[in-house]
Amino acid sequence: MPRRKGGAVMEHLVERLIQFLCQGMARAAKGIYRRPALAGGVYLLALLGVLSSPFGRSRPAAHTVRYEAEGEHSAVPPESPATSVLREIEGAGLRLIERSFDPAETIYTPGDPDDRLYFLLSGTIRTYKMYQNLKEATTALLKDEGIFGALDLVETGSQEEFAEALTKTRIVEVRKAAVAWLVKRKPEVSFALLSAFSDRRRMSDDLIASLLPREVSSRLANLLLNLAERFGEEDGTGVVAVNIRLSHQDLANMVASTREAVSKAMSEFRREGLIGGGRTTRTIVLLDREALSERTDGGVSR
Amino acid sequence: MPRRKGGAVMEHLVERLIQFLCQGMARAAKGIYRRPALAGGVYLLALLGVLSSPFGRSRPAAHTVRYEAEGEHSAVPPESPATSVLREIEGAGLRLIERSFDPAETIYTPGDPDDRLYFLLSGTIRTYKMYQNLKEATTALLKDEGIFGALDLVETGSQEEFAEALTKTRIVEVRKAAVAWLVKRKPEVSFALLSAFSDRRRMSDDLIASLLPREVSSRLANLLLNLAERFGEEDGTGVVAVNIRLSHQDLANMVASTREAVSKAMSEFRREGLIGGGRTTRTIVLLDREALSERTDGGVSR
DNA sequence: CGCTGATTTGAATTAGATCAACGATGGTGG
DNA sequence: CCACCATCGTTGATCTAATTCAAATCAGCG
Repeated sequence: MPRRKGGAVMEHLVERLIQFLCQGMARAAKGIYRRPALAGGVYLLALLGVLSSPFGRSRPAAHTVRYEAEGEHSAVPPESPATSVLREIEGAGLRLIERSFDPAETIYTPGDPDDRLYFLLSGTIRTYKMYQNLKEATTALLKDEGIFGALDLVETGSQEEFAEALTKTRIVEVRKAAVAWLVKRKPEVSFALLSAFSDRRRMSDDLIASLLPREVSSRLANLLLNLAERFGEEDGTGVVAVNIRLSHQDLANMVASTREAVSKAMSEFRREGLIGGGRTTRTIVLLDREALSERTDGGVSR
Repeated sequence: MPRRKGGAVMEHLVERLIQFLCQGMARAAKGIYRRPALAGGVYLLALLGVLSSPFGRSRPAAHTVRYEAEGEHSAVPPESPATSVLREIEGAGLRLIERSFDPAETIYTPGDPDDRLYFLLSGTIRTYKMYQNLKEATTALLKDEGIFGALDLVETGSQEEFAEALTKTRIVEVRKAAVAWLVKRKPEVSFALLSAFSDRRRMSDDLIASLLPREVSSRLANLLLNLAERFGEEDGTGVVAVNIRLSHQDLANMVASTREAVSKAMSEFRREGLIGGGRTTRTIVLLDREALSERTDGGVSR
């Protein structure tokens, strides 16, 4: 009821901004932000990012299945629903916009129009929300493929989260109206689309599940297992390496906690031999997934 | 590498804000932002202002809109996407199974086949998951209408949550295969279906947002506002009554906390005059939604 | 009217967020 | 190529708030 689009929102935002700016300046003047100078900023940002993580327990999900046990390279990588949708769209000759982003570039922010769907072609992106004023919570992490944006064919208003590129990224934007038109002409497309949406919903569910446990270590264990499942590469001996560069801050954002808490939990895991990779290593290495999943505290029964 | 978000995001945001800010303020912000030391603080503040507003709070969502401003009862209640889907399905003469449940009866549990979609006709149901020590977390609450079950047209395995009737309930089950067949024949159906799925995904997103704040009172305030919006009945003076019987335990399940904590927070709210309804009353009455939404800590509610 | 379950309240315990402080790292600009 | 500076990883002390544990009151129901 209060939050209308356009003018009203902006007005409200500006109001808040000014309010905060004043507070901020006052505090800065007092030297509160002085010492850690940027630390304060960083902290806030970090907090902001806390939200989402791709968590969730492993679930094969047919189409998302990793093609692990394959004799040869000959095997065709299974196509994700999002990819099928995109292929159909391209096949139909719809007008689509391809764009590239550099690391840390913002793809869209709350308030941007939600009149299109975004498809990830390559690179890694994350979507996140802000909460409690300045903490951020990552709501999704996608790599090389997948669909994002307001997942709906009707425009309900505007984006409600941020989308940011984590690496060099290529994406394709397609207008929802065009997709709707295509769906009308080719019903098959809707299957892929429904599946793509379902995939994302499943991820949301996993995220929810991962946010439930009270202990940070549980949530973190959950997250690590999920990451391993979605982005990991097994070496055959049960050891999985996650080849995404994630700082503790990033992990904290995904687990809705703080950098320090993550550090603590991580070193604990390392002490227990559950994970490897020295502090210097960028990639996270899971040594003992079995034990790790016990640390999830049962996580979510399914 | 990826982690330069701070700067980029902030910059972008600040830029956006500045567009709307009055000249003077804009200049001031820019000036400050130049100074490294303060930049962090200002950035953060800016973000806070920007972010906290766009989300959360009420979201119109076209089809979900409450028909408040209507001259007469004559107005036709807007049809929810789920209802449209069901109507289409009935119209097509698909075989569907209607079932009734008594309060507390279980509709399905994890492990049950997920080969069908469930439509709620009347009554109230909730879906929930279990986590840690057999605690349960309510993931959805539906009343009189809506779709539930594994929201996908392909069977991915089995149900992963519980669904239980809270009141006398009537539901309809439809096989996914049948729906898929229908979609192929009538593309229009897929629109309603996509919308129905989107609606549920939106709810999941809201749930995620509501789980982020650390404080129980924030989450609870969030929840209450959400319930008021979805199930409440306004009396014209700003007072909203939620006509669903929910024990503190139920509320606790929805905010991922404990009965006691909920009790504490509720009596606190009552003391502050934010909510009414003596302890005896079954229905929750929100007296001051304004104040309540301040207690959400900017959390993202809806 | 006496159960049983739900609601409150309070005390003790615990875990995470905060606040601080460094050393290490990495990227950038001079 | 080197130096600087912001960020990252880590650890410890302190503070706050929630979970736990325990107990008393209240409400609904047969």
